[in-house]
Amino acid sequence: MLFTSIGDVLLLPSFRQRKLVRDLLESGKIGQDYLVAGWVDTIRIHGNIIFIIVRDRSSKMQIVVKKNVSEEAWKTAREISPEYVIAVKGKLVESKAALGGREIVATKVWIISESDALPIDIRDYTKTSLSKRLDWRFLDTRNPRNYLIFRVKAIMAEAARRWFIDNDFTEIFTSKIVGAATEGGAEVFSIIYFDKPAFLAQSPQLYKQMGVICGFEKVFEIGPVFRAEPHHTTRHLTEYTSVDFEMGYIDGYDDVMDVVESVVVSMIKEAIKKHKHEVEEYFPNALLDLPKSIPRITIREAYMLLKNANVSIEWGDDLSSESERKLGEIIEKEYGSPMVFVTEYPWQVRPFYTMRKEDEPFWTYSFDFLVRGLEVATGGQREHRYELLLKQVEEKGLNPRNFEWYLRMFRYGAPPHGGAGIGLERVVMQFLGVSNIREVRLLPRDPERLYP
RNA sequence: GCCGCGGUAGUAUAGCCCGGCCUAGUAUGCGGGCCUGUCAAGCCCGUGACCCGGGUUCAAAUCCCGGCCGCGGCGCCA
Repeated sequence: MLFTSIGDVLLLPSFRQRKLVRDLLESGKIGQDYLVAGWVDTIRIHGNIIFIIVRDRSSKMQIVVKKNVSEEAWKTAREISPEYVIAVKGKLVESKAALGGREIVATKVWIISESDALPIDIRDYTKTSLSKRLDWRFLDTRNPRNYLIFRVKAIMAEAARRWFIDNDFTEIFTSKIVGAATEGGAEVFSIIYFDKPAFLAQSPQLYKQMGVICGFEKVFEIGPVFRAEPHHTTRHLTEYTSVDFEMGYIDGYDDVMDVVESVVVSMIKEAIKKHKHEVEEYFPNALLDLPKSIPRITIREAYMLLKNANVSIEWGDDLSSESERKLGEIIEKEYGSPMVFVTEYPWQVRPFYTMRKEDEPFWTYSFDFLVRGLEVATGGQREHRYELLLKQVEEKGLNPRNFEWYLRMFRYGAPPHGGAGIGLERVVMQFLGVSNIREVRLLPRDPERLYP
C-alpha cells in the first residue's frame, strides 16, 4: 500500500507541521504530539512492538510503534523497509533506552515513498568500495558521515566568501568557455563552440588579473576549473572548485600569502566552530589544532631540509609529491605547524605571468602553500610591466598573438598585483583527513568517471 | 601518458600461487517464520555469483592471449 487514499485525494499530513528531530530531541515538550518525517534508517520488528529509527537532515530519532497504542499504525509500520520515506505522528516521551533519551510513540504512520532493496550498505559506508558508493552517491550521502563532508565544505566556501567580502574584495564571475588555453599548456578540454574550437577554462588566472586592471583592485571568484590531465591519483580531479583571488597595489608577495593564510585559517575555524563535535566523531584524523604561526621558507631552504633528510633533490627542481610530503613532516616536527609556505620557486617551473626576483631572476616571487604535505594553494606576484611580460611570454615559447587581449591590458595602467588559487576540495580533504579527494566532491570527475 | 595490482551473489570477501575434493565457502543484504523494549536486535528457513571472447587440457573460478572495467603509484598539478 503506497498511499492511504480516498479516490485521488492523498491523506497525507501537511509538512508545515513537521518538526526536525533534532529540535524535538533538544527542546520538544514531553507529552506533546508532534509530526516528524524522514527516511527510515533502521527498523526492528519484534512482533507487537516495532522500533523505527527515522532520519532527517538534522539527526536521527527513535519511533516506537505499539500494536496496543494504534493497531493501524502498527500494521502500516510492518510494511516498512529501510529508506522508505515516512511521516509519523505521535507523542514525545522520555526513554532511557532510546538514543537521545527521547522517542515518539506513534499514533499514526504514513508511508510517503517506498524504496527498493538497497544496492549498497549505507549504514556502514566502509563496507562498500568508493567507486560503488559514487555510482550510488545519492544513497551514500544519506550516511551522516558523508553528509557531513558536504556541510563542512559548504561552511568552508561560505567562510572564504565572507572573508573576501569583509575585506573589500569584489566577487567576479568569469567565463568558463574560453578561446585560448590560459597558460598555453595542453592540459585543457577542447569543446566546439558553434563552429569554432574553444576550451574549458583551466583557471580564471588571466581574467582575475583583468579584474584588478578593470579598476576593481581586489577581486575573488569561487568557481569550477577544468584540467584534462589524465591523473590516476587520490588527490586529483579533472573538475574542481577553485577559490581564486587577485589584488592590486601590493608591496610584495608576502601580502598575498597573508591573504591565503587568513582565508584558509578562517575556513578551518568556521568549520570547527559549526561542526566540531561531529567532525571529531566521524573524522578522527581531522586537523582541529591550528598552528600559532605558519612558517614561510624559501625553496632553497626546502632543498637543504630535504637533503638533510636524505631526499634526493636537485637545485632548481620543482618539489615532487614525495618531497612535499616529506617537507610537511619536517616542518611539523621543527616548527610544530601542519602548514607551510614554500617561496621563490625557480622561474623555469612557473608560468609566464610570474614576477621574477629583481636581483636573481632565476627565482620568482611565487609560493606554494602546503597543508599536511599537500599543495593546496599556489600564488605569487605577477609581472605587470608590459615589456617584461612580453619577453616572458616569448621566453616560455608561447605566441604573443594568442595573448593579445591580455597583453594590451598592461599598456593602459596596471598596478603591481598578485594573487593565488586555493583548491577547495584539497583544503576540505586535508582538514578532515580523508585519503581520497573524490570523497569530498559530490560528483567527482576523473579520467574514467563521467557518471553520474 | 608510464608502471603496478585487481575483476567471484545486491554489497564485501574466501578459493586462484600448486587445475579435479567447488554441487563455489563466509559475512551482510533481501524474502518468509517466531517474538511488546530493541538499539548493527536475536534465533530458524529460504534466496543469490566465477567480467567478456578465444586458447591449453580428459578436466578451467584457477593456467595462457586479447578486450572491457576498477584501483593505486609516478609525472604534472590545486
